[in-house]
Amino acid sequence: MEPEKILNISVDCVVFGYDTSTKSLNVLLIKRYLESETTKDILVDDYVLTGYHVYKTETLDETATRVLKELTGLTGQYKKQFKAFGDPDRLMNPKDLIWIKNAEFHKRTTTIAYYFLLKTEDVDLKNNKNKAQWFPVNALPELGFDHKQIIVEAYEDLKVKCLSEPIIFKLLPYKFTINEVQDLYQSILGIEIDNRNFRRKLINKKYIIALDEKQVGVSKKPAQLYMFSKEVYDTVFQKNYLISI
Amino acid sequence: MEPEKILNISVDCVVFGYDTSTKSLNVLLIKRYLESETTKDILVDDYVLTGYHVYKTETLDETATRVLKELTGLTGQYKKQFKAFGDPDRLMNPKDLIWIKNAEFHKRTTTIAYYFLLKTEDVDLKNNKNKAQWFPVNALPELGFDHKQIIVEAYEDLKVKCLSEPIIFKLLPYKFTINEVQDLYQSILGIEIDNRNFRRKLINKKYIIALDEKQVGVSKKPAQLYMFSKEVYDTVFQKNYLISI
DNA sequence: ATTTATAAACGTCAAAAATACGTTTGCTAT
DNA sequence: ATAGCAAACGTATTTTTGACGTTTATAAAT
Repeated sequence: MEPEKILNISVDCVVFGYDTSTKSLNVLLIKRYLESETTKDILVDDYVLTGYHVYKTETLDETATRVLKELTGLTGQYKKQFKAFGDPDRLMNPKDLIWIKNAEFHKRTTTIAYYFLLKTEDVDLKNNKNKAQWFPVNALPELGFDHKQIIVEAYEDLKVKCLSEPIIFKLLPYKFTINEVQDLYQSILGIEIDNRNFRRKLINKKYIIALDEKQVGVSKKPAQLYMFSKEVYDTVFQKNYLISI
Repeated sequence: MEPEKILNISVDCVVFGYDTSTKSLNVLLIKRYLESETTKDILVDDYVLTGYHVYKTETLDETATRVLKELTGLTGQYKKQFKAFGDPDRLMNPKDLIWIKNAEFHKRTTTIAYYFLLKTEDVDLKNNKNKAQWFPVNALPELGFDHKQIIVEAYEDLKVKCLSEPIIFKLLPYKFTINEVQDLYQSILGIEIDNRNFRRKLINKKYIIALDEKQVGVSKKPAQLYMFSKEVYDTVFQKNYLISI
């Protein structure tokens, strides 16, 4: 049986997924579709974030973790609560009111918004009952509720965050190449970076450790592999040190 | 008559006040005191943040603005929503339970926390029915609920924020000296800064405008006065440019 | 076996910024 | 006058950045 819910508080999750093969940053969205039973008109046809009510016995963080797990099966991903959205009219658009009649919603719901950072390849969307789908963060479809705004603010926060903390390494394998890091920064920040300067700066960081190992199975000069040392990072840097790429 | 409240959602405000004369950053707190009617034992004797329930018809920002105005009379101050706190047991400490019996609280209340930035001299605490009082941010008294944690997180956020946006100038008069800016940074960040280097860096910013005016009424060499130009700042810098002092 | 294509990796130079100090200046009070 | 003092300026060195050119190692093609 489902635990008791707090009816007017929800958590919404902006799930950012980095696609290594296309080197693009994506957002995981859920299809919302409804047509009139009588006229067969399309009443609602758009996408929304994943989210759910907070249970009475869980923390907000736990709600976010649960919501992510239910959609993707994943746990232990990087997660950040970045803002609460609580305008009294935030669910009052015509389409949303139609939708609310068909779902279990409190009309004035305040949502605590989180974002997650993970790899698209870690999510299996095949057996997915929510019709969830990845969209490039710069090519989002029509969105319901105030979810467009939530995504925009999450993305802003993410850009700032990845310049001030090494969260980017959570999107890379344990052993990575310099160019993989650069691709990631470029995808998230939406900028071009000079490879030679980026390389020099990154290699000079004490927490970037060169391994005795190179890429295998590539048809070009195999790249040197590196690892990120959280230990070194934590000891070398006091809080609030800005990375700046 | 008071508007209808959302019983389980509140806004709490960390009011940071900069005291120009002592050059210290302070937090405005409200006295909480309760003694047993029978035994006269002191049941609760500590401080809490100012805060209140969200009304059904207002936005979260409006709640914060209202709460600040009721305590200080001030409007238009710098305000930032920085985090929501919603652990199910966040109001469940023994003292807090005693207090809740005596006040109008929902036991599982999620609070949206804001911080404000203003000058202590702008607040008149004389005719204050809340027994509000300033405390240096580094010498806080015993705090109720989870308000200690809320203040700590607000302060962390503030430190990062004032390095990435020129919010510090909201704490200075229209015309200020370089050393006043330095004092402010030192108070907020809790660090010492070399005056000669700081001076040079600040003067070189295009948005710091030297005025044709000097201090008057000082018994030393009067300092050059400057102003901050938001216009120049906005046009010169695209979003997310990090200031770094 | 040699060449070719290509990404990886290294190198250089000038400009800008940061760091760590020393010195001079202009004001008021004595 | 001059003493005291913060304001303001100066300087030398090191670090970091930005914008480039060049070389190297590998697999695949010839």
